[in-house]
Amino acid sequence: MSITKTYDPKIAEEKWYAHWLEKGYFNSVPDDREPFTVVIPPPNVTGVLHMGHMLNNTIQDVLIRRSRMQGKNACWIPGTDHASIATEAKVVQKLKSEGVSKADLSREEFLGHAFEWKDKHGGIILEQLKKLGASCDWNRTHFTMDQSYSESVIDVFVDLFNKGKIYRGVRMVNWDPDALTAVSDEEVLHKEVNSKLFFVRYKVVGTQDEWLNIATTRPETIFGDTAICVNPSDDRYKSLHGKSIHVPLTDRTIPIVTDEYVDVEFGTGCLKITPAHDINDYEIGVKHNLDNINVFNDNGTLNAYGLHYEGIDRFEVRKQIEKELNEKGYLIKVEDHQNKVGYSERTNAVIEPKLSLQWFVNMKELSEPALENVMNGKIQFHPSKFKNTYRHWMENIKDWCISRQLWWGHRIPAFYYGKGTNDFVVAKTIEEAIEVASNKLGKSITKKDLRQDEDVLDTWFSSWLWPISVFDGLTKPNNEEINYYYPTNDLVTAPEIMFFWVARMIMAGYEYLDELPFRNVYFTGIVRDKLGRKMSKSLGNSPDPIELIHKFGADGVRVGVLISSPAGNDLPFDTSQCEQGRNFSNKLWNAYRLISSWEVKDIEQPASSAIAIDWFKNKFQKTLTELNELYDNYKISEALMVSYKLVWDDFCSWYLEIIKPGYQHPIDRKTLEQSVFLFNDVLKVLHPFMPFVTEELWHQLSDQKEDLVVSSWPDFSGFDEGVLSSFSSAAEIVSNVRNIRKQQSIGGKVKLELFYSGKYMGGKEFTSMIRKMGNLSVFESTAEKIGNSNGFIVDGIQFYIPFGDAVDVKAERAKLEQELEYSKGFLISVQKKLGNERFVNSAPTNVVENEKKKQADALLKISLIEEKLGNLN
RNA sequence: GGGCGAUUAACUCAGUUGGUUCAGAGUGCCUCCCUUACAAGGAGGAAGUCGGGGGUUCGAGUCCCUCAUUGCCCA
Repeated sequence: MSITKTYDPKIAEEKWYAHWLEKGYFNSVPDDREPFTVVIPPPNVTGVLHMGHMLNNTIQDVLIRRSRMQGKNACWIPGTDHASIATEAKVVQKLKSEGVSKADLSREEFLGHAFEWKDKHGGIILEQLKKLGASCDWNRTHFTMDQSYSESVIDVFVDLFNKGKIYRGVRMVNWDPDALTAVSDEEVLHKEVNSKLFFVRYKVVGTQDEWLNIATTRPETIFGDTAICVNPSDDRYKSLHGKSIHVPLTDRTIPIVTDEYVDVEFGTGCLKITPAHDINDYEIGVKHNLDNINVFNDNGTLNAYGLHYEGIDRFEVRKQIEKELNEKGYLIKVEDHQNKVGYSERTNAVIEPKLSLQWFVNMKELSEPALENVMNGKIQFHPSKFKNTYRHWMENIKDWCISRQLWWGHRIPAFYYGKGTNDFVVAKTIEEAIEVASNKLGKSITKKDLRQDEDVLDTWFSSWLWPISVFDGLTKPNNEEINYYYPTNDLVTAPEIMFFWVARMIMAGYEYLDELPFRNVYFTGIVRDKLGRKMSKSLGNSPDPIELIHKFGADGVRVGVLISSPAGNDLPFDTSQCEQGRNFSNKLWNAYRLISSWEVKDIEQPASSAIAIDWFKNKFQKTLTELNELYDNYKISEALMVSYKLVWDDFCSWYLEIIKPGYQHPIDRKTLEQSVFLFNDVLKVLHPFMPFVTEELWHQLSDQKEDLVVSSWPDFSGFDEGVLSSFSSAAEIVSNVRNIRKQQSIGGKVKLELFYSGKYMGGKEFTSMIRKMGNLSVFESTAEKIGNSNGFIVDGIQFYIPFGDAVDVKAERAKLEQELEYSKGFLISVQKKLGNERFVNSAPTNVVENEKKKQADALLKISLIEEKLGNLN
């Protein structure tokens, strides 16, 4: 045999991917077919493929390929995200390694380096996706900083500003004192740490010796205290309402205010309020109109407000101030305390909350249609449990801080002409800004009078437009493409970006196109290692997907990541799953190898082959309905498993074994032709999961004018449940025979005789199949009592394999007695149920009928076993 | 602290409205077999009081309460 014994993915993968591209199968243009659109969650432009991408993109490809085969105009838009923070960090790091500091560069110089970096590393990930088999329309590759995309981002900013939905305000940001920049919430890691809770006493103004005890984890911020807050209902402090208090170590006095926010149980029930250094304090400060005193320099040392601690680092101050407070009689006690502290993901510095002027989007109105249309099911979440989380977030939505103190990204189109907080205009270009500002000021100004905002926009402020802007839906409203492809169909993404991205795309969709951006959202899980840890680069526990593809083939890896990954559940990944996938590819390959090895002759078709074909046709149709249903419900892993069993168990273990001619015997033409036909259908349903091996076999198996990738998904034509159940009875008979062989240690080559009493309804086709699969010399009915034999019961018919003296009568008797006992126990339980009047009266009739049938079956079985026992010598 | 989930075989998971597709699948494990597609294989097998405890019901893996363990999101 010239065909290799195992499937070699390498050649097929390269060949077919190139072929598909050359034929342009993945390219889509609007036509009169129904569109099926998916936009890729754009990976970071400088990213490399990790296991999360593998899972995510395999699912998208499965959905896209199936839709394409269903005759839809499938369009999968690829692209990348500029990922401002991540990319800028990488560029800064790279420059640093070359001895260049970002601070020494101008904005233009830095951006030059950034684009250079992007051109070099950008899009590697897209090339890697091709290895996976992703059938994206590569002509439509987008980047969030492309010219027209950027325009739409700026347009949206200007538009929302003009609608009053974007405003500028003070807010607490996460300040990284090492990197000297604000970082986003996503870049702050909260860790549980052991710290200390300091109990400090503050003297009440106007009293000789009245003190208030306050618990704090940050005594160094005492210099920024601008109030003491107690719960208004706290009886301990009611007498102090409206009074003032001295701040220790300073000559300042501050008011005592009341707020429900204070937890009576925590610490002493008195909270010192430092509005400049804690987000909650800040909010209380706003409410009670308190001053903000910032006591820190940007590098985390204290400033002049820190008095004699000026210039000393915050943590050092904490140590020293503990000593001073103690010496001066302010410190009452110190307790150990566990709390959560935010650390910078990049520098590991403790994050300092800092007040600054930022840009915000008012989310209230935007969120309303977005919430409504998920809750009412117009946009479906899979699995639906995520609706709850979504609702909770949307109902408590906060304004969105969209400015970032970075250079890489879309620069905020705000232009300042003065120092006042309102001395600015928002405009798409500087030219427009000049005009708007001139009008506003009532005098003509020039370019050099304007200074553009230094900050860029949050990355999500561009990616929330992704499903719209990849079709230029904003820059060219109502163009043919946006009208055709939008709303898109399915979005496949991770639950952790449900708020950052999914929710905001929905908002943008309703705000700008008055329409949902996608109909279904499939949430994948997190890929974890065997120990349950999230796979990450820093842990080094993530296998390189490209190496996996080399080792197991793209199809094998695709199967490996899908096989145990229900929607919304984490995927505990192990390379052994890819091995299973590779073995599956190989199984398919060998099925083909077997069929192709047969010599064809115009001989009569065996009855067993005829029934096998009839059965498999029905079996396939039944499986097809299951598959379609599973797809409709986005149960992709289960669909794969169903396909896997169809191939392995039904097609290979049963079908091919039944039709397989004897060694060096030819096969009849009819059976071979039918087999090729059936195999092709199998390849079709398997193609979305395993595109390469199926395309290869599709062409190897028979001459095909059309490629599998663009062939049509099998039609549903119905199936006959009767044929399926007759077959499973026959298969059960065969299994029983095999089992007896096993128990008796009789090899498969030894022919056995099988008799049965009563009437076997299978007909000659099944008889022929059973004879072949059981390797029987005799399979017939007998009226004679068979004495020493091994037996079994299928469908109420007693089967015997006579062995005469060879039978271990004792063992057979024991086996039968055990069965008898079980059946009797079963009968009793059924009869008990039927004897219960309340059951018979309240249960639906079909349930009662069923119990009656169970009773009859059990009685029959018992009589058969008893008869058999009587016949044993 | 607030919210949302999860707990079914050694592992990973199915289990629609309570009752035959109810105790399932794949992997792993055990036994036998290198049989003429595939040992990356074949045939067979064992394995779970459905997290604990209560309750509703003729009937609970499924509904309710409670406890335990655990995950995620937000603060």
